Amino acid sequence: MSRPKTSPRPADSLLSSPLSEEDAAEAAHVLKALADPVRLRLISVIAAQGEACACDFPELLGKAQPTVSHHLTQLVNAGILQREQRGKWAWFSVSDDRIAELRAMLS
Amino acid sequence: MSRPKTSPRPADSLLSSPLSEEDAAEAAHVLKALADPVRLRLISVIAAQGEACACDFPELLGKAQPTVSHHLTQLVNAGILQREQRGKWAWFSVSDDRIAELRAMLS
DNA sequence: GCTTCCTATCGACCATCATCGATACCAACT
DNA sequence: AGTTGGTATCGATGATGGTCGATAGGAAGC
Repeated sequence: MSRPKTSPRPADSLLSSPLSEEDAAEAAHVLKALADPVRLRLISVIAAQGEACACDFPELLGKAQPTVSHHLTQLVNAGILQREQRGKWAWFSVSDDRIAELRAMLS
Repeated sequence: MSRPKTSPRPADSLLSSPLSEEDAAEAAHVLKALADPVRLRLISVIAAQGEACACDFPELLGKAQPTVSHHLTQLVNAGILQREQRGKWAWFSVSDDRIAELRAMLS
């Protein structure tokens, strides 16, 4: 019930040709997931460490656990983070593919 | 009264080291401007043509003129679009520098 | 079994935001 | 000056979203 909800391709190019409404909505969905200070900090921490446990984030970010969980879910749904369960801990890593797609969108 | 409100550097890297709250807030501000389907379509049209007149957008996007003006203002404030007045028409172009900064943030 | 600990979901509150009609502003033209 | 036409601002409304306390789910250990 919590798989990525966007298709694998957010829109190959923003700058070369006019976007359809559908492609624009899809790209906006991924970018919206990125466009939040808490989520950006989550991504930067996870990327810097390679992977990270959700248990550390509430203290690290100064946010309540349900808030952190909410942000992580949005990032996973946008395909930006990958989630892996280890025992009772949830570990997250950054999807290099999704990041590359976003970079390609700006080329 | 409507100059870019963000500093010239949205944050050089998302993925190499943890972002400070300030850098995250700043980057989120620019990304928020990008994370809307109407604004993405505006950017794609302007980029494809090199520059474009605001007068064409309401019909092109099916949005009312105040709505279009609102979106254009946000994009200019985020430094993504540049505005040039020609007689009574407003022409817009994409800031290649800002786009390059965003791409660099994802590297 | 029960307890402990981590995470997700629920529900509510408050803030932000997209949208658009009405209106003001401003430049060009007569 | 008056008019026309493009754009920005104002004000209101409805929708979306961030936040967190309370609660539920689930895995490990006793």
